[in-house]
Amino acid sequence: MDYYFVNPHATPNFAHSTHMMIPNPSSEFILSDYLMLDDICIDHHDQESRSQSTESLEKVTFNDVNQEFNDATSKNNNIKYKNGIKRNKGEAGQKIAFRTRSELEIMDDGYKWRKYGKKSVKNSPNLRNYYKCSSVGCNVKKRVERDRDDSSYVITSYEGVHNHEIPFTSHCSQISFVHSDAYN
DNA sequence: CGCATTTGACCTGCGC
DNA sequence: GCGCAGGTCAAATGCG
Repeated sequence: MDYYFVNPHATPNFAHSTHMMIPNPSSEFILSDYLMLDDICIDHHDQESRSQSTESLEKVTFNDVNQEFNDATSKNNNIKYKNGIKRNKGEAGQKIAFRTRSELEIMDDGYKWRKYGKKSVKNSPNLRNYYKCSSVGCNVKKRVERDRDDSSYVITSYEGVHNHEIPFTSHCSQISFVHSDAYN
């Protein structure tokens, strides 16, 4: 089993931003890499920064988190039409979902998002928020909702890959993803 | 005034 | 065919 770690030493703002970081297409990490994993561990080794923040990263049981996402989105991975407009949900392609412990639902991942919907979800007391990347021509979407079982966790799901650079690179550019085979 | 958010309506797929 | 659930749209609203 491969595990991916986020390097907590890359930035002092790690606890706030890094776990929301989604690799760019230019990155050596491709989102589909995540999807091929049975399990993902995004580990947080920086106890100091953890103590300075209300947020922390927890091991992500990818099957659990992503199953719901896939269930909800698989039916959308085909071409839809509305008012004569082609709506190809599948072209975004790559998807990733993970869970973080956070008091904040909106966390800075370096990209600029525009909220376009909010829905209550069956079997969950929490609302699901829908965001689109506000960059022109970028069709990446993000869903954010609190864990139905533990509202202290936030489940974030991304669909698609950004076709542009991160607008705010002050700290995100310093983030590094470290691939470890130590847990194989 | 411009932009982001809110929110009800609408659309689509699925199960019965 | 109908109802339900999830996702999206777009007009209304709020805010800086």
